[in-house]
Amino acid sequence: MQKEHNLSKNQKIIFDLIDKSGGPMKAYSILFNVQKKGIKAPLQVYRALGKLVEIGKIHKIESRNAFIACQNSSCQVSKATAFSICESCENVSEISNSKLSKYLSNFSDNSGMKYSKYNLEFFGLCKKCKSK
Amino acid sequence: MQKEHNLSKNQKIIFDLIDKSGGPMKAYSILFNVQKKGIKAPLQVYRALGKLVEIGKIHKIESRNAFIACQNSSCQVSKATAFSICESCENVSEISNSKLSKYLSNFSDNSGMKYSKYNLEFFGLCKKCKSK
DNA sequence: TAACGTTATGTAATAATATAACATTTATAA
DNA sequence: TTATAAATGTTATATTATTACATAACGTTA
Repeated sequence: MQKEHNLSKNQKIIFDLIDKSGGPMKAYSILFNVQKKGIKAPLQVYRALGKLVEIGKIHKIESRNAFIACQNSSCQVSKATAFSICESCENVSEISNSKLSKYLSNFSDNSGMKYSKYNLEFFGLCKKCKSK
Repeated sequence: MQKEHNLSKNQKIIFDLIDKSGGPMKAYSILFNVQKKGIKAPLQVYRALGKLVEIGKIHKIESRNAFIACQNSSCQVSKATAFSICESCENVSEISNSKLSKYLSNFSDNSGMKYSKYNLEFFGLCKKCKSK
């Protein structure tokens, strides 16, 4: 269960935008979209993004430098994320598969390393793009 | 088994540098290091990096914007990569665990998506940093 | 409520990462 | 040898992200 966080003004504006978009958004596209709301500088966007990522309301899609609203209410606050990315239309969705997350959360090898977090990105073609 | 590729001059210079470094290197750090060899512009570096990634000689660590030599001779040419990253010392190593790669390569869900590639990054503390 | 510490905001400048566009050269193979 | 693809060189520019510093709002607790 996610802890309730009281988002600040900028955090709320930016979260709502990303959430409503339904897909990944890039920082400067966000900036462009919130300028009418008084958010004028990149840093204002990046600060809000940083906080939203920290509390698990959004995730960063590392391979795309983009941010997407968390679609998984039971997600362990960004400690365990998996995404599927269509390399043709760039559609992204969060994978919530308990077997997968259990498998990866429990993964360990003989490196002596203690894993506390992972991010997995799958690439391929989505249903639509496959049939083109 | 990896196909043999004849690296071009720039590709060889840049691969050798990354390989010898033993860890991840960032593009502009690479640029700085190869300037004495006549590679003067970012694009020359990025082009070589692009090709080296394409043929699987190096991998990009997406969360770090860095590039590391492939440490896994049997790796499926960058189609299936997994790394462990120490969040304290930033040491990165490639995970080659056949159970893991088999599990992920065969992963599928009911999204209708055909996955042809994945990248997994684990984060945590390495042995050394844990004991500090 | 006053004082304090923490979190968030505003603003300007700049750093770090990556690509576009175009001209030329080298390697490969038909 | 010719033509085709791959690689190179160069300049400029686009995109992504942070540093530094000043101020304001919020939450706690004395």
